[in-house]
Amino acid sequence: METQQPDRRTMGREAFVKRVWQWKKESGGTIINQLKRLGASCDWSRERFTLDDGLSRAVVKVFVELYRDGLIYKDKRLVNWDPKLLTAISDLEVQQVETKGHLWHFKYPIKQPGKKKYIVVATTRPETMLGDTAVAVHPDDKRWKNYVGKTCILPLVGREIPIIADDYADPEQGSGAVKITPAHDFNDFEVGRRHDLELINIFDEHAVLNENAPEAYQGLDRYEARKRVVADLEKEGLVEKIDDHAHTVPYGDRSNEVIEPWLTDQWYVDAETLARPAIKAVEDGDTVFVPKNWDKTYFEWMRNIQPWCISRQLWWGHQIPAWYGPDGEIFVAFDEAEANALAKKHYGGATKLKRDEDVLDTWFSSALWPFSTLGWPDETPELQRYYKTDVLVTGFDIIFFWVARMMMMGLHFMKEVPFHTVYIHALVRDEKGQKMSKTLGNVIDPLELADVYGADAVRFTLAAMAAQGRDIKLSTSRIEGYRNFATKLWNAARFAEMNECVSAADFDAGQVRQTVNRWIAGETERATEAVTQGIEAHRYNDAANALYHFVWHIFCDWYLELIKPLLNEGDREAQSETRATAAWVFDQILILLHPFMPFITEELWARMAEHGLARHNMLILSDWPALDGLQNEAADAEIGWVMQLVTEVRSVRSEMNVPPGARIPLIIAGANDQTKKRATYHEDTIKRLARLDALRFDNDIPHGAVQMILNEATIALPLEGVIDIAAECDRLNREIEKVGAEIQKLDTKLANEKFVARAPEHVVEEQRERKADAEATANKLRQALDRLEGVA
RNA sequence: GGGACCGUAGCUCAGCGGGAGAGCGCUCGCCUCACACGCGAGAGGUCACUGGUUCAAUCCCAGUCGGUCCCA
Repeated sequence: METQQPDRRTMGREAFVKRVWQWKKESGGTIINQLKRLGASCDWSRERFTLDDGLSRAVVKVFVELYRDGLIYKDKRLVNWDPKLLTAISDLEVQQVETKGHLWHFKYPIKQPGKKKYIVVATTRPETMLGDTAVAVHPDDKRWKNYVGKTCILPLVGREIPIIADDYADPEQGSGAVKITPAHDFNDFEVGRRHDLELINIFDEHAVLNENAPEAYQGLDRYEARKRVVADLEKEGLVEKIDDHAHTVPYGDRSNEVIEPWLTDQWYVDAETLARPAIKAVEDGDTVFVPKNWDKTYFEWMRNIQPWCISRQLWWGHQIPAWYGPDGEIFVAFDEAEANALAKKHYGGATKLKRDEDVLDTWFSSALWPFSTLGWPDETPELQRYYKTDVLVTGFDIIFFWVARMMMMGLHFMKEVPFHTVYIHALVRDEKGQKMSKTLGNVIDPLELADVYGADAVRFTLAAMAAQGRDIKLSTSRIEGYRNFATKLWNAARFAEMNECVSAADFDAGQVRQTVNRWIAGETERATEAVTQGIEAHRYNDAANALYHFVWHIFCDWYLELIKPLLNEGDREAQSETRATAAWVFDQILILLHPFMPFITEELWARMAEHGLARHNMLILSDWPALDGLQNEAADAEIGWVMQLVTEVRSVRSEMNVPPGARIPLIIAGANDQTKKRATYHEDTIKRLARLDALRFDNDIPHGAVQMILNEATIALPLEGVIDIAAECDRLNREIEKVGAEIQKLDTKLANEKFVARAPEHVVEEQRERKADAEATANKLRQALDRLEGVA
C-alpha cells in the first residue's frame, strides 16, 4: 500500500486507516479459508484480530502499566531506520545480506605528526566519514601508542577529532585504526558513549545529507555522497587504497531498502527485565520446546536480548497512549481524559496536549494474544478456563518474534506461562529443498495440491513427513501415494459394506471366539497404542506410519483376505461375529485416522452406518479409543503361522515359476499336533491365499517336490515334472548357504568368552536359541536336498 | 566469528548400543469375485571417512570431509 497512489501522506491519516480496514476485510480471510479447506476444526466464533476493541483495551493497559513500572521508556538511541517507509523497525525485521562491496582506506592527517603523518582508517561506507567524531586504536597497539590523545583533521570537513584508545579497534585489521561515527553505526555509538563523543547526525529521514554535513554535500543522497566523498578524497591524495570486500548490508524485510542506523527518539521496552522470568520458566520446564533443541535458540536470544524498540512511524496500528505538554512533558494514560487530568495536576491548570503520532509494533499486541483474546483485562470465565493454554504450534522463525514475547508478557501480566508446550514444526520446502518464497516463485499452494489429491492426502503427507528436527521436502509423488491410501480405505469400506459388516449393538472385542478375530483385535490395540503414543509425543510421522501400516498391510492385506472364506461359507455364528469384528475394527480405524484424514473418515463414518446401528454422533465428537487386554499371544502365533506358510508358498511358487493360476496340492511332513490343528482349522484360508487345491499331511515326501522348512515341519509342493529339479537344488543350496552364514556368525559370537561373560543373560540366551533354530533349519534343508538329489 | 542440524537402498526419509527399515522408483508375474490409485514375488545398502569407548557400534565420544540453517 506504501507504493500505491495516492500514498498515505497524500490521503491523510483517517482515510488511510479506513482503507486498510477495508483491505483487511477483503484479504484477511485468505489464511482462514486455507485452514478451513484443509480441515482445521477451530472454534471459528472466537476468531480475533489485534485491532479489535477488546484487544486494543488490553494493549493500552499493558503499555500504561509497563510505563508506570519503568519497563517502557522513551530514549534517544540509534534505531534501524527504514528511509523508504520512514519508520523505525526492530532488529528482527532487518535482514543481513552478504554483499560484495569495497573497503576504502583513507588517510586522515595527524595534527601533531610524529613518525607518522597520517592515520589510515578503513570503511565500507565512505559517506559516513562526514560524521566522524573520533579515530580509535587498540590500547595495546604499539604502533599507535604515542598518538593516543592527539588529534587528526577530518578531511573534507576540517573538524579536529581525537585519537582514542578503545578495545573495539582490532589491531589485526588494516592499520589497526578505525573511524568512529557514533550517530551512524551501532558499534561506534557504543564507543561514543564510552568516550563521551559528539554525535553528529548527517542524514535526514530520507537518508539525504542534511545541514550538519559540509555545504557541498547537503542534499545528496547517501550513494551520491559516497561517490563525491571518494572522488574528493582522491583529489586530495588521501585515498590509500580500495580493496574488494565482502560484508553484510542490512535490508528492511518489508521495504527491501538498505536500513540506516539513525538517531531518533523512540519508545523501548526493557526486554532484559521481562526476559528474566521468561528464561527461568523454560529452564524450569514450565514451558517445554518440542523438539527440545529449540530451547537453545530461545535461550541464546533471550540471554542477549536488546531493548525492544516498539514505536513505529506508521499510521496503521495501536496509537501510542502518550500525550505531550507544550514543554515536552510526557503523560502516559489510559485515555485522553486521564492524560488531561494528569496534565492539569502537573501544570496546575488545563493545558493543551498533543498525542504521540506513532503506533506500536504489531508484535507488541501479538505478544498479548494468549490472554487478550480471552477477555483480559477482565476476569472472564474464558480466561479462567483456558489460560494457560496448551500447545503452541509454530515455526522456528517465530521463536523470537512471537514465542519469546508471549512468554515475557504472559509471565508479567498473568504470572504464569502462556502455554506448557511449544511445538516447532518442520518448514515445508520445495522438492529441491529450497525454502519457498514469492520471489523465487517456488511456492506450493496447499489448496492447489488439495484440489488435485484431496485435502486428506495433503494433511496425511505433512503428518507422515513431520519427523522432529527435520524440514519437509514436499514431493507430489509422496502425496499421490497417500491419495492412493485414501482410495484403499474407501475400497475396504466398500468391501465391508458388500459383506454386510455392520456394527453390532453389544459387540465386545474382548469376547470374540474366532482366532482371526482375536488376532485383529489385538493388532487394533497395538495400532491404537502406537498412534496414541505418536500423537502424545508429537511424533506425528510415527503415528501416521503406524496407521498406514496397520490399515494397509495388516487390515487390508491380511485380515480382510483371511476372513473371506469365513464370510462366504463360515457357519452362521462365525460369520456374524466376523462381520461385527470387521465393522468394529473399521470404526477404530476411522477414529484413529480422523485427525489425519478428517474428510474421508467423517464421510465413511456416516455411510457405514446407513445399514447398521445409527451413530450417536459425528466422528469428530467420538471418544478416542482406550483398548486394553485384547492382545493374545496364542492367536498371534497361530495367525502368524498361517501368514508365514502362505508367504513361503507364494514365494517359492513365484521363484519356481509355477503358473499363478495353477492350483496345486500341498503336503506337510513332520507336523506336530499344533501344526496339524492349525492347518486343518485354517485349511480353506490357506488354500485360497496360497492357491492350493489340496492340503494333506504325509511324512513321505514325493520325489521331485519343492520343499520348504516351517518350524518343525517340512512343507512340500509335489511338482515333479513341472519344475526344474536342478533349479530347485540350486535354490535349496542357496538357502543352506544363507543359514550356514548365519550359524557361522552366531558361532563366532558365542565362542567369544567375553561376550558370554559380560553380555546380559537374555542376550546370550537369544543368540543360543537363534543358533539352535538355524541349525535345525539347516538340517531339514539338507534332508530336503538329499531327497531331491536322490531323484536327479 | 558464535550456535544448531544433516550425510542410512536410485530418490525422499525413518531407526539409533545386540538379527539393516518404509514410501516412491526399479525388475518379474498377475484384469485372483473391495481396490490396476490394485494384487503377489523380488533386486538393491563396507549405515560419509578416520580413530576411540564397549564383550558388542549405523547408533555413544573425538576428529576429518561434505551440505544446510539461525545469530553477529
